[in-house]
Amino acid sequence: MPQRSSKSSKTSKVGETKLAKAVVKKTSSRSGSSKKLTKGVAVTKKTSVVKPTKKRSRAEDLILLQTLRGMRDLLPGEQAYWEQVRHVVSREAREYGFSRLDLPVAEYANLFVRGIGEDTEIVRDQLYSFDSPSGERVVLRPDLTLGVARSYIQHGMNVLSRPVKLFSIGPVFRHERPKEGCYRELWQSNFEIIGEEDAVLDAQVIQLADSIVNRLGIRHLQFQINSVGSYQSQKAYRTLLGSYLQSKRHKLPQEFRDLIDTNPFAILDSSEDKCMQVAASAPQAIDHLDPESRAHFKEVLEYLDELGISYVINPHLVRGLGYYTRTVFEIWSTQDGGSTYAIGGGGRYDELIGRLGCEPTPAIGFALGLDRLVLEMKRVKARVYSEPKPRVFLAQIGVLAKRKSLKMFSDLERNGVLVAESFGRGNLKTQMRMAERRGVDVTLVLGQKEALDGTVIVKDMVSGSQETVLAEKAVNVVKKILKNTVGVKK
RNA sequence: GCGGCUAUCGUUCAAUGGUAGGACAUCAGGUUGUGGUCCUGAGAAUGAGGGUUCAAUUCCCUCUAGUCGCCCCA
Repeated sequence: MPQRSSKSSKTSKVGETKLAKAVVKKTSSRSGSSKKLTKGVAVTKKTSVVKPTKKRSRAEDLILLQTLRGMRDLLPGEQAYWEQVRHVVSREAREYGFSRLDLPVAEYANLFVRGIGEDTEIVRDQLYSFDSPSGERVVLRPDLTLGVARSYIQHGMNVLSRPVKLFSIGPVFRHERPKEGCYRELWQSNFEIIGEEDAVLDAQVIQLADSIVNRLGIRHLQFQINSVGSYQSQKAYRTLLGSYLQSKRHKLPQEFRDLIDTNPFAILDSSEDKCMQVAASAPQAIDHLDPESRAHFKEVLEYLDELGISYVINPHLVRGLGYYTRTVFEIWSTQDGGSTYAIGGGGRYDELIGRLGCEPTPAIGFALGLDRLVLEMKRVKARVYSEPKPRVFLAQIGVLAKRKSLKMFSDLERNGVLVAESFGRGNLKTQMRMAERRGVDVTLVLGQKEALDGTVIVKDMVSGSQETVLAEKAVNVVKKILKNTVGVKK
């Protein structure tokens, strides 16, 4: 351990991936002699801190300059898409009357275990959980809805006028097998309407989802919708389904037989041939709804028809999160050429807040997967918001000039003029080259002579002409040139 | 979690059982303080560990990562 930390501090100034390789190589080349020692250290560390799951290779011990599996950096080159998504999502949320709520990424484990349900795949296999130093069982949230519900209860939002509309953006964590569009840290934007059970809100929420994806330029989508009924009727249906599946047990593939007890809905949802055959004649949730849910669902569909939003009713649609009652829906990409996945989903959870220990409060919400929205935008080559580019370059020569450049830079910036620079370089030719490459309209040259005179050279890059002006007038001169070139350049 | 395919400079594309090469990008130059193109030069890679071999980047195994399918979802 001390070895490693001294190494990383020594090299931390160099940066980037070369470093990672250098460290790895260096260590491995000398590891022959210190093999036993290193191993010993690793073993004690393993047993005391980390769960002794799989044996880790020595190479694995050395991987520290790499993101965790399924997690990734959102690099500068990709940010235009993310800006766009965040911008559209936030604006739409505001227009639909949602207030922003930001939540911690970690919560008590029990919130999710009780809220989502112990039987669900998410809780059983996909939770990032750990004990805090003070011994609390903590999880990284796999979902935003439960945090919102918790916050709603904790801060007594039930006294607010109803419905309470809350909107959040942030990462959630699920331990799944990564692939395109499937990450272990994924970003969601989440919308919840709490305190109202009117079917019009179910429709409004779907309308909002539709509006967001449309504004992002994403097409080729399909809304799938279903109703799972009240908690009570779900239990009854589940029993019914369970006994049906038991009777067809021998027709199911081996790996699905265990699911009959744990998650029978997954069998209905499966696209495996034999499962589909069995599912085809299975009792359908929609035929076993309680009368109120049935009426509610009918109403939701009527609203959607009125809105002109097309949808398909998918009787096998059941969501992985156990808190849903009545309406559930998902938005699927139907774009060709790539994996198919849902880019959003949600539903009604009228009984969750009551089950968490508050007065019964109906609610509906949904989440959009931001990573997948970005992916879709790339697929359809959607237009993205691009940052305004600097149209002025500030070049500087000499120590005194460099000192004055910082001041000049901030004068321009404060007057709303975006400026590019390369203060680290002193060579004028190089700086002019950079100015050219950046495509600026004006270059300011501040050299030793100008610094002494309190002037600066203002060069019009389009015409090539330049003039020397007093430093304090530079901002105005620059602005004037920019104004004149604005119509010329495309 | 299960199965298939893949892994070479920052990116991309070559090559090889015996010195790994190009392009783009980066950096430095092309005489004193002025521009895209051009010229010169530099740095930079066989994912990790093990095996077969005189010799492995190349063949084999394991791991890791990526990708595709299943499962599930966002």
